[in-house]
Amino acid sequence: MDSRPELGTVFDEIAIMVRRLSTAGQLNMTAAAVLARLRRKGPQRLTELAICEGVSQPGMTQLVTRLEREGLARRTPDASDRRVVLVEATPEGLDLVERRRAERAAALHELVGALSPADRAAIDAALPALTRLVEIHRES
Amino acid sequence: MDSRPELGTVFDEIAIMVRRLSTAGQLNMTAAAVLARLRRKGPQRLTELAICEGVSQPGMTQLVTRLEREGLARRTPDASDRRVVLVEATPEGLDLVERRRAERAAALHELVGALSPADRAAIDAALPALTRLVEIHRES
DNA sequence: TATTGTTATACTCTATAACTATA
DNA sequence: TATAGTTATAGAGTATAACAATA
Repeated sequence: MDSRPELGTVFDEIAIMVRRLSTAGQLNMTAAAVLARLRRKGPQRLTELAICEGVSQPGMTQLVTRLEREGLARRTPDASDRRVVLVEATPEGLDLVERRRAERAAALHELVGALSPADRAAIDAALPALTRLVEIHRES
Repeated sequence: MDSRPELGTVFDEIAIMVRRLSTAGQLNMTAAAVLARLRRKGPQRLTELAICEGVSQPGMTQLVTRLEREGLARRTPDASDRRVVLVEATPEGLDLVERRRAERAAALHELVGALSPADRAAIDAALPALTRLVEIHRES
């Protein structure tokens, strides 16, 4: 009998938890991921965003249109290839990403504060390893 | 300057990763969560499922109807109160939850295998603490 | 011709409001 | 009257197919 918590199950529950922790701006998960990516990496091609976020090209066209309508992102042309559309976050979009990050961090800080010092230390010690795990997945 | 990985950011990326790791049965996240809950806790009232998963009562009615149509869950009456509907997973539903769990576990096992032994140990050591963190959130 | 992006259209999911049945 | 659930209806989101513009 193996009664230890299983990594997949714990991750699954972390996913559910995270989904409920940042609610500012009422973005769905894909929209939030696109904005966060635009902040991390700067302007991106529409097609590249579609591939990286795992949605169709028309799906990304429509998502960017929504973000644009809400003032969170804008389209700019690419001077070297006029078929291309570059998408970038507006200051409002960047601000929203930051507000969501802060909101999540505050909620997590409170939850972590309810743990024992030993538990806090264990999570803290695992953070770099978890980061590398996520990176390995992103590259595959 | 704090260049350490931040807990919220790492959790956010874990959420994105998990969403792409279990795809069997083509369930959306809410449907998967409901089935997993039915397996964990046994038959539940429709209203209770709606509250716990954060969807409206009509939304849960429709989700359960879809699960029923796909043979993954069934409705049964409550003998003591005839207004109540109890929802339970069918054997097919339980089997699908298990297949998704196994699929996720296998994918994660492969990713974890690419980490250093020290990283693996750190994640392993943090598992009970992460479980308690998730529990604290669930109770709040 | 191939590639980048958009438009047209249809389907899934989920919400609110109004309803039925039971307590 | 209050509660459990369903039905009616509408809107958001996303997919595939067909299209337009540029390379």
